[in-house]
Amino acid sequence: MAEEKNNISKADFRFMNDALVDVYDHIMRIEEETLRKSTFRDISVKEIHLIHAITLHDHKTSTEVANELRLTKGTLTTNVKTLERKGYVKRINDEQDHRVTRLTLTNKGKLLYRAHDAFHRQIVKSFIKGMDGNEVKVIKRALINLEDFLSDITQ
Amino acid sequence: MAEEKNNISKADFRFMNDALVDVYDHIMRIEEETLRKSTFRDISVKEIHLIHAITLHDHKTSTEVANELRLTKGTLTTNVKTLERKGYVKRINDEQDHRVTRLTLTNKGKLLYRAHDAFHRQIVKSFIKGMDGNEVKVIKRALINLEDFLSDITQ
DNA sequence: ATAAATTGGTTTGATGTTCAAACTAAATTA
DNA sequence: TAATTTAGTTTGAACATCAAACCAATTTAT
Repeated sequence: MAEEKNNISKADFRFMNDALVDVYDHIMRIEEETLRKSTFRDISVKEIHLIHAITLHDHKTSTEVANELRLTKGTLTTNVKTLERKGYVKRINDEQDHRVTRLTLTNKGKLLYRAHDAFHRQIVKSFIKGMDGNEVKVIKRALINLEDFLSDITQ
Repeated sequence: MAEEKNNISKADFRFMNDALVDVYDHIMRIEEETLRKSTFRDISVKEIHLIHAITLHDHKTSTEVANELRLTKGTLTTNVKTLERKGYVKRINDEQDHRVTRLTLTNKGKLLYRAHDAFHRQIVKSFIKGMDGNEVKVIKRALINLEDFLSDITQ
């Protein structure tokens, strides 16, 4: 059981910690630069995350998307307004309940979403590059560990 | 070589992608909440990252820290000013070159840094929980893969 | 049925973060 | 010693976000 003792060396801790932190910064930076150079140069990383949330929850209400992104309703309103002006998002008035507006992507928005998703696919692919099925399982287990740990903290 | 073919399933991609994205959001949120409830409730996550950068580069110059964090010198000046006012950071005038100011943490700042570092240590520990040496190596390899991939993109 | 309370979304005013550009002072180069 | 460069600060503008006030539609209570 010695090797299960989970005593991580100082060097391993430093390496993993720095890697986790740096990797995220790096991804954000590349996303920003890639967008700047693409057809979608009027879009920021923050905006693309809103577009991502709207796609995942297609035709969901403003409040639902706001909760998803942990933004206030007011902030969401303004963000959606600019994305609508830029032509990526459409508001749809709900037929049943005339208070609610549902959110969806325009074709331009869907195009952007797919481009962004492709980039994420590359990231994940590089992450597990050259690994066999068992090794991929190890990675998945690590991510599950981390998610559990974080969920435990927030109860 | 079949298992080296690196054909990730749609489900695996989704899982890993969402995990990588969610985990980061989650960590930021917990950091924010933890700070809010701690003795350091006057500090934001952004500020703690500046404190982190200052510690890693103890007694480095303002310009060096600004480059590290990819902020303009002007932004760094204002951020350092508020952290100085709050008592976490000290400016030191360089004896050799009277133009440069070097940055360092006060005792209060060091205390905060250590608390934050402890949280990161927990995160890394949870990440590799229950894994043996070989499995840890797999994780490290994945992180190196990812760092290499990202470096390649930026040349 | 109608008044009161709730809900979904928008508007408004304030705060915080960031940037680019102008600026000051010190050091270096010509 | 004059011109240029460098380190850092100040200034003014842009943007993201929030909380609170607000409006309109729906639901609940009387």
